[in-house]
Amino acid sequence: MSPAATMPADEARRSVLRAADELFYAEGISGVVMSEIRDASGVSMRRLYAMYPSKSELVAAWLTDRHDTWMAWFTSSVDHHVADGADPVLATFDAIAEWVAAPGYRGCAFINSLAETSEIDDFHRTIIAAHKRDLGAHLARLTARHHPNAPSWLPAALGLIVDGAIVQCTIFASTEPLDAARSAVHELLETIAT
Amino acid sequence: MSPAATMPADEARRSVLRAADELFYAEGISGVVMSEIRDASGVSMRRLYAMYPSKSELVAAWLTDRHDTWMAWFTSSVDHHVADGADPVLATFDAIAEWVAAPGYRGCAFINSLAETSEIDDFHRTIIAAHKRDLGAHLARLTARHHPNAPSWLPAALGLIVDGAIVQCTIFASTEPLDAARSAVHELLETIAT
DNA sequence: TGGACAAGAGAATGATCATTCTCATAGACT
DNA sequence: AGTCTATGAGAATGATCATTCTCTTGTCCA
Repeated sequence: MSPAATMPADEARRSVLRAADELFYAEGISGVVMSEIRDASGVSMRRLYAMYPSKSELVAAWLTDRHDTWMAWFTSSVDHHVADGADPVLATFDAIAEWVAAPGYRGCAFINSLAETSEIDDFHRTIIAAHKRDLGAHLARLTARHHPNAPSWLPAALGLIVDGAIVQCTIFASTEPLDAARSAVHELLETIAT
Repeated sequence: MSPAATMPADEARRSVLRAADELFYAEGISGVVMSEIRDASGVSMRRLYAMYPSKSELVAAWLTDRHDTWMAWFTSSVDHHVADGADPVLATFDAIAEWVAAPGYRGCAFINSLAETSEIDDFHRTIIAAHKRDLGAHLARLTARHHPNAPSWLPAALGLIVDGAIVQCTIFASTEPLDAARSAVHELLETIAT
């Protein structure tokens, strides 16, 4: 019993994914070497490679896992702000603001990974596009439900304003761009209501 | 006379910068090895390192050069569209549309480089932020001149909408996001005029 | 208890790279 | 022509890294 000498399979997998997320997000894919994943997760090289036969596949698993985790966090954060009385579409920016202000913020993992051309292939690019598509679909749902008169381009505009704000907050190491984003979207929403 | 055995200094520098731009933009910083720069530029290792004492300094020189080149292209492209009768602010999107549609488009070199955490340092980050600041200043000038009643957040919003569109066009390998961006900005501009 | 298999530790292998060094040549100036 | 300096070519050096391999050891079941 007690501390098993060897970690159970599901715990090992979780530990690797957690280490991958911390490291890949903070340092970029090419900034992380496999032995760091081993050290941070406590899972030996041997087991690591038994689980994910290559760094590339670990990266794919990480992106997939991060998509799930991030979307879950995002939707729940938006819900909280809505419960506090925010407009559901504007609440998007409240959620993003929390994220940007959190320590260790370094932009969108998917946008960042896409830039590491030499580390990714088309499979990764598919996961990345799917992430943005899902986020866009969520925004479209919010828009359709709460602003049914919105023009058809609004969800797409919203998605790109969110990405633009995420990117600019990273570049300027500031949450200010979010204020401009929120103002613009607020204005857009007002216009529709009219 | 005739083909000088050794390339003149200014030509060598231009050749290196041109090679750096093609390669770094297409493959990312970490995807390019110094010997590729040598082969593409025709400048020997020895001279290359005499000019730029490290890859990091070459990257800095590349970013600086690209800023100049890109801004010059961008402002002139906007001017052309304005001459054709476009609203100067909306012309921004016509210019970006040309860029996105051009072969080899791979997003914003500055946003991409920022994601390569392990390849850049604070000096590079400064150049990157300065690029976006300059672009933002240009947009602010356009806005002030042609839409003097615009709210103070408009230039910042414009900047982030441009970045968002650039990023999404990259992710989705499509120019469609630009249409949504243009529609949103058009709407914003209309509202102001009212 | 004995044997077999799964997993740990961590070294070995083979690439890949930034950077430097050596040897040999081309001019430039005397 | 002789010498000095700047290059060119391209190999050598030293790191770094993904991936694999070896030698053990812990565990489980009969």
